[in-house]
Amino acid sequence: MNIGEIAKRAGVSRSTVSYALSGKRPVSTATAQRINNVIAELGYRPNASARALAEGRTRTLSLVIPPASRRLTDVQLGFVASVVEAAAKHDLDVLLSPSGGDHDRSFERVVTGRRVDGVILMEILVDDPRVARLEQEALPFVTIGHVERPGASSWVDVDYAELINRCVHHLADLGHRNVVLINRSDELVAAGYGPAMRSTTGFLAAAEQRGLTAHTACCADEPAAGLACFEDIRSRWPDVTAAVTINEAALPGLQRALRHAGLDVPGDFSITGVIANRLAEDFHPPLTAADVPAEEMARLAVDLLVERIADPDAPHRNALLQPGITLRSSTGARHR
Amino acid sequence: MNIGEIAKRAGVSRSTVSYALSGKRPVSTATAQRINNVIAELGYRPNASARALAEGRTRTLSLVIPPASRRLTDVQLGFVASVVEAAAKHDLDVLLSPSGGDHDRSFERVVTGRRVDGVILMEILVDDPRVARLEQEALPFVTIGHVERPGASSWVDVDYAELINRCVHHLADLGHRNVVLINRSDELVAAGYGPAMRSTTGFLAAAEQRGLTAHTACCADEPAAGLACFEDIRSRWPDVTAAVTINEAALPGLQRALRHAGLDVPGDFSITGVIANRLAEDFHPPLTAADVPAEEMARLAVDLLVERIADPDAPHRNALLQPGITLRSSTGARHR
DNA sequence: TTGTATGCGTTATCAG
DNA sequence: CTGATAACGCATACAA
Repeated sequence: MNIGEIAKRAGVSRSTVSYALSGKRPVSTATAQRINNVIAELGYRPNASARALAEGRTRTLSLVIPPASRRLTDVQLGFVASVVEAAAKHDLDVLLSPSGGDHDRSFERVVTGRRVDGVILMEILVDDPRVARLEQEALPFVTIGHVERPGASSWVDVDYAELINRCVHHLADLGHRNVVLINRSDELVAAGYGPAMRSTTGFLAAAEQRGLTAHTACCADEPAAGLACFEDIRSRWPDVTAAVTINEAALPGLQRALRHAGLDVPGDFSITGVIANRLAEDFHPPLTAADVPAEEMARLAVDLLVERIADPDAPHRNALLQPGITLRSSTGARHR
Repeated sequence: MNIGEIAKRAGVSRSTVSYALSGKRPVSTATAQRINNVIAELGYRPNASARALAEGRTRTLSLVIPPASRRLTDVQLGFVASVVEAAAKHDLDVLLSPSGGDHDRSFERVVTGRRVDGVILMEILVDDPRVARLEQEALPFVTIGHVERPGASSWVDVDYAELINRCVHHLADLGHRNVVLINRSDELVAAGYGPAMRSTTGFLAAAEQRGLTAHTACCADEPAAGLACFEDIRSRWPDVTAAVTINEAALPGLQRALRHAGLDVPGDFSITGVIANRLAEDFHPPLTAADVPAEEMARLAVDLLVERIADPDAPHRNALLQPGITLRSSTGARHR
């Protein structure tokens, strides 16, 4: 079932069918009618590969995700779902490419094989080799998160430095004098993962500004690590009365550790940070936090990418989002 | 940068390059060497669209997911990550197609446009129209979850009826006489969502077998609904002492409701069901539950699909998994 | 308003 | 062992 078959049955040439479909050339209403009837009857759809080959574009995007082995966090999964939805609005399909582990085969396949028109990169490092790879290949791309080099790419990100900074100020206003940052894992920090680096920057800057005693701790992306991390914090720095975090995956463990320690939140201990909306609300008590606007970021990323595909030489654009901090119930005045 | 360019630089014909790449025809080591050098130097990769057109296959699978608007549950997300990983092992890419809402455009694009070699369908209804669509299109597919009609497709599923049945027996053994099933949403039940239907079947059968008083409640996939649902249960059936559930998304709300009611688990109230491993362990206390083996199911699904693509006329195969119930701390003897 | 002819980059058939 | 060359199905420049 191809375009020739349709043409034959409608008694026209193949090009006429093609033009009737694309609308790039006027077609008399009579023949258009005939063609459409045949198409409807046979349920014809142009072959995507043939169209891609002829047209030079695939109408497909690639979303590069962290390797599946590493559990995706809620925020990351939010991106995946939202990117797919945003792409669908442009009638674009989304190819999922795990990358970051040893096997970047999928990534290479997609990039070198001209399998997609553009790429959305998430969970990037401050100096990510894949960015260089995409530039070299001249494939349009947008990053969720940004590399340090200004103007290096189009991107959308959350202003972690600023948001964490605000969180610290919020705690200082409540009278806290001794705070800790619960960051992502050692490995990510060592690899130069943007949010981890920038959170630290914002945290330390605000603490210094307000004259607070500040500690930082790394914590793997899982509940058990959260529990261990908090117990470690309590034993090393017993005077800490508040924590700021960007580590969602550790939250359940943190919850458990607080319960074990018999600490009331926010009575005895305050918690805040940058956390996906849903997780913040599921915490007990609900977390005062800056909510990562995953849907908005995904929409912006797709829009930027579509723009970039249309005009690859246009200057890069970007968006640094600063969602407000939603006051819930996990922060309160220090009373120790 | 195409195969002709490589051929020219290596001083051979295009077909020789093609065969050197595919190995489908012997090539002298000398020319093979020359070709490989040129390829390595220029970083050449065959154009995926052209190859798909010529070869008649895309080396791509489609994973059909519920519409992004509806939040994906943890189990569903586990499938997505695991399917991508399993597909990568076969050097297959995966295209994500949201479907189920009004806009099945993505699904139709993929199916009719011969965009993929096969489809994995998840979250299917007991009589799912998409199954018929795929059969009509003669596109190989595998479902996660199964339609009622036997032999209708290759599939992999968890034996909800049996597992929920065992959960009830477990509760009965502990002395519980009055139990409730917290199911998925009204809409899903009404639409004929398999796990929801089969859980009910297994639940009622076991309850009857053991002479228990049994109630069932539907609950939307979100924490708030879980809270409301549990409060409703307590007011309507105050004698209930144990719940069985397959609704993961409602768990945080359930947790909160128990706390509000001042109920100790498992002292005052027991909970069990079929729940993703991670969620069961994050509950407080950890849930006695049958863990949905998402990775295994995904791997099986991909393997079945690859088989099916290779031999579309082979009889359907399927796998009905019965993971064991892991005893944790959320079930205990009735003592009221 | 429509038809003809060519190209997109590979694979695979048929000759050598 | 290797080279031409015809598909694959569509889009589009060129003619009419």
